[in-house]
Amino acid sequence: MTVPYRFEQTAMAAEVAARWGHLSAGEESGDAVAVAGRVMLARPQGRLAFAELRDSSGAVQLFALASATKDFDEFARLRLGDWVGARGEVVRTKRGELSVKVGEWVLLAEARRPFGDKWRGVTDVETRYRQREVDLWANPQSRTRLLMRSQLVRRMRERLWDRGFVEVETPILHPIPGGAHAHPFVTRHRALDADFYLRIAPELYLKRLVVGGFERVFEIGRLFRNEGLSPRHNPEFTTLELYQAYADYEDMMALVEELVADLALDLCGSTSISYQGRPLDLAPRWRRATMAELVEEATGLPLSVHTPRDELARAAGDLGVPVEPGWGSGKLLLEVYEKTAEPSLWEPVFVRDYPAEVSPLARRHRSDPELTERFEAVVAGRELANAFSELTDPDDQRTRFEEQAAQHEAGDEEAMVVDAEYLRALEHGLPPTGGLGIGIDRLAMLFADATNIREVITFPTMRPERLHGGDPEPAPGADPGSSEGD
RNA sequence: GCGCCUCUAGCUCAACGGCAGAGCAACGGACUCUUAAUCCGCAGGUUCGGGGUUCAAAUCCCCGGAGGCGCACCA
Repeated sequence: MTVPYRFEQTAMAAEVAARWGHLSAGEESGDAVAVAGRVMLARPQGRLAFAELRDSSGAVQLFALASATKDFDEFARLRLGDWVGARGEVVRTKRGELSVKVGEWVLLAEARRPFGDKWRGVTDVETRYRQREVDLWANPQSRTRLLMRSQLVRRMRERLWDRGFVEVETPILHPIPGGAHAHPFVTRHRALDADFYLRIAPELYLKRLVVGGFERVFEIGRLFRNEGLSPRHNPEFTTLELYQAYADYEDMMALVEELVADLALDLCGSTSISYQGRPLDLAPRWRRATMAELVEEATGLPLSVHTPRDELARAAGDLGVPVEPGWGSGKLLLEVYEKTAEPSLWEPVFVRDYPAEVSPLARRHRSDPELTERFEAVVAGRELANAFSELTDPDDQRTRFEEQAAQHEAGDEEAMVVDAEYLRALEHGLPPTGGLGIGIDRLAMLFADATNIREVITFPTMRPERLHGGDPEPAPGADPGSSEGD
């Protein structure tokens, strides 16, 4: 069966419903349309046949009569999943279903593989993730989530453009992995005979653009971290990073709460949303609290980066937080915070003033050099954003890099190394700058009420499928003698 | 990496030591207004793979595979 190279569609299913919805049962409009889509239900009935045709806008019924429909017998044999284009008059059937009364029609694609249970669909999670094309048809929620994510990114872009930010693209192949504390993927460039790392953060390149005179830049793109998979972690994930010259982390807090609240309005219709059955109010102004304050709230202990290291280590041990010998007070405080305070946070909080020890790219706090002007936005107990007043001083940056490099030498493979290229850029002058990163996947999970990151990633990372000889298993019912290819 | 759970027809699931089943899909047929159409008929299986226990294994045990959840990792 040959299929045409194109089909002239004149109306979407939703348009048919909107324009001819007024027809009463048994009424014929006299208007002809051409619709196209996938057969989701088929009800052949002797000299009559009905089919539900679904396109990206919705569904419309096809109504065929042996006396009026070309190739009626073939039409009555259409299978679930077949793609069809049909031309005919818009009518409402006697039983009240708005329909296209099919005159001519054409098969646009045959579904050789069965489409799953027509009522219960496909629920096997592996099939849903590995064969998303099947999931998207079988489960409307999957389609909705993907659309929601698309809208999220679109509205985010629009709101940033409105604020004067310029969207840029920076390299994904990095000669030195930097900008985050993470294991990179390594790859090899043959002609250059050099290793490259898939980026773990775009941060350093973006700040170089600020040095270059782009006072407000952002990038929405994929990051790659060579880590374990979990319901909240995918090896490749999407972030927004933005930099704003002349701004500090207080400005970034205002930006985050306004942006997230606006997006909630756009996507959920309200800043009061519900996540996993619990109400969550995203309206500004969000609570601001220092890490030390939250630790004291959670533990009752007045701990800070100035607590003597031994005392902090003992307190951590008492709280059941594992301690490693190389950790200073800053790392210890962070660990205690993450284990005791963070999980119990629900309403949005800006957790501010992170220890300098664990924030090598953030500027020291204006009132305490052991701290930085850094915050994380925690919503529903999860990190949603990370931001700081950027470290602009090349000398301090070199010092921080060297501290990181020492940790790297000491065995922390995720610690940074000295990035001379970046230091050279800073020496050309980076003005005071506020920087911000937001995990798009996490944000999408929040708005989609999803607990698994794979629900908001179209094709999540999976262990490679082993399909023999590179071919999938044969389609059930396919004639083994006539399969294409070899 | 560790722990728990899961894997049965194309899909969704039952059978839980005693003949592998149902609904839907498919296939053949009936039906001129269906709505998960209905009715009749037919077919569909390496019960994830391998090994073991047993008169008898989808079921119990061991090894392996795939997946889920949790933990660890993830500033």
